Amino acid sequence: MVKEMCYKLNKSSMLYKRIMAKHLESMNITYAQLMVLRVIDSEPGVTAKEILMKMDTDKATLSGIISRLERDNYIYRVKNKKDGRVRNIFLSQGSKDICRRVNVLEEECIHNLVNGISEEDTKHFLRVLDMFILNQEARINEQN
Amino acid sequence: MVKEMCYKLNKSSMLYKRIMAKHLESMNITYAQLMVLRVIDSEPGVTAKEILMKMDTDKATLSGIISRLERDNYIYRVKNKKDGRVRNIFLSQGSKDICRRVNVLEEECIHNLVNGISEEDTKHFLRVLDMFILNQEARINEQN
DNA sequence: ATAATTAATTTGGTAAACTAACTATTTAAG
DNA sequence: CTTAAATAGTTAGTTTACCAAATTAATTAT
Repeated sequence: MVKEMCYKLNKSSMLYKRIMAKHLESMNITYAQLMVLRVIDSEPGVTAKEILMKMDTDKATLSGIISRLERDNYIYRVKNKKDGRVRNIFLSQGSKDICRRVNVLEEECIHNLVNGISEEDTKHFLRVLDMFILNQEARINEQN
Repeated sequence: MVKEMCYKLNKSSMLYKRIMAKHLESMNITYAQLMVLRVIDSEPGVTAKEILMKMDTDKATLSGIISRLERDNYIYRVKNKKDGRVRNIFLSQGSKDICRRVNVLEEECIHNLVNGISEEDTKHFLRVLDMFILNQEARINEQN
């Protein structure tokens, strides 16, 4: 039964990415790019390192996402004067607006996804999921 | 709160793939490859089309996975005599054993992941997750 | 002042997810 | 029978995930 749970977690995650990808299509950004844009939006001037700590991914992946965002003019980077290794990242004109539009869009999309699921159920679900994630993280840490 | 749920579903899914990847490392196969091997193990001679229907992915992705499995001699394909477009897929010697070993491995791995989560909780969790997935699938179907 | 370390980030390589276009067969219709 | 439509599967191109190694800049030790 737990195996089934893992399988379905994967499935649901994949479906969510597909749904969001469809929505984001019109704005010409991907789900991963959106996640990064959101972090920059909430903290203008963040560094890649800081974004990395907030997102569960690896630095090579993030580096690629950031450079594509820069290539397509969604963000720009400024070399840090104090530490030449660091680059501070900012949203370009228009990107803030994209974030806001996507937020609205995601809210209403999500609204449909919890049809038939009570607030109580959601809370319980989140509690279990949190515990599961903690166990997963413990497992990963002991593996390294 | 629902947004948080989606975010955590993604996170958990990613962590699970990472954990399994670590385990599978020694057998030189990936998680996606394992999923396909399992289907072939349970139904020797299946076609790519049939595997596709059992797995939530697309044919291009599956085609790649299958050809890498064939390249590395985990499987072999036989052209179907009745229908020249179709190729029947079989496990090579040794692949059955890999499937069996991985099953044991996954069982014990999973065992650790449900620490502190009761059977009752798991059941409830699965009920909610099933409902969520149904809503997601409905959404995807109406999008197309 | 030069060498070794550490930190931030990029690059290269492989696998996978996805879209769109394409090949080869088979089936259906005129 | 022959052309059109459908089916099974592959190929090309883009993005992402991940690992390992390289690069660049700053810091510390000698």
